[in-house]
Amino acid sequence: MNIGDVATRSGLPAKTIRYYEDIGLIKPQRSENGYRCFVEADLHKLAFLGRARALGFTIEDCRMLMALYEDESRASGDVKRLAQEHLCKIETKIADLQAMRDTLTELVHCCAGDSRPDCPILKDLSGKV
Amino acid sequence: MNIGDVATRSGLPAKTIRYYEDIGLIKPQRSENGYRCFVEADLHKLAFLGRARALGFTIEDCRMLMALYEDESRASGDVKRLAQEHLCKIETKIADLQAMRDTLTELVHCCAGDSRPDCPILKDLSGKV
DNA sequence: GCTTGACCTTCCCCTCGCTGGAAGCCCCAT
DNA sequence: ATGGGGCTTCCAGCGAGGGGAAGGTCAAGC
Repeated sequence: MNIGDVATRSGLPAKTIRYYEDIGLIKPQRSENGYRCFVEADLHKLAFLGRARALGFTIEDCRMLMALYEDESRASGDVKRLAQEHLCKIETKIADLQAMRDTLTELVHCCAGDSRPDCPILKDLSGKV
Repeated sequence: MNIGDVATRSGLPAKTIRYYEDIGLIKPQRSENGYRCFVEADLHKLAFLGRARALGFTIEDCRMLMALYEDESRASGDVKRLAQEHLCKIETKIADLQAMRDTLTELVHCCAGDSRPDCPILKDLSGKV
């Protein structure tokens, strides 16, 4: 398979696949013409990576997850810990965003939003509250 | 005021303040020795920027907000629209993160997390479900 | 055999919002 | 005069790719 086919089948852009090779996540063979030459196992890894990234795991997380995946003697506890740490970060992000949302929602509600210059949003940002 | 004082009083790192000058958000005067020379108005702007950034507005949003803030004849509707668009993006991010969280939470719950290799998290990532 | 167009390659720069560090002035206290 | 802190500029890098140029390759159509 050439990179275009793999891109189509994995749903990842060709650029991303090349990048993943660059950083050592995959190691496709090369044809005589220099083209990358992917086998099913590469496709499978890429799909794995795509799903892990979609769950918000960092590249370095993905690297560890892949290593664990390929290690037949892994302990599922290691995977679970990784996932739980990631979950914590996500929870923190959600909380941060919710705090922003709550403040913004209130400010937006307070603002008439008409053609007059008086604006509680700017007033708040300027510290005049 | 020198940059160190402004950094302390605004809560922003000196590096960030220099960066904001670089990209034209503030324009402090210079002393004869080449040091940046800040007045109260600069400090006020930096505090404004700090609060807007803390609410997640992008730098370009901040630039517009500052322009609106300094425009005495602004329409509060313009500010409100900006804030609402930003709010939408935040809501989207929250929803995305919540979806990740839900999936991850379920996977983590399904995983025994012991020393055995069998792991539903990896199984899911590998697409074997 | 030649051309065309699609595909592939590498390479470098760009994103966003800073942050770290190096090299070199400047200022104040001792 | 010396030391230490603060200030300056400039360059490089983070994460996770994206955009696009310059050039090689392949298969189809004429």
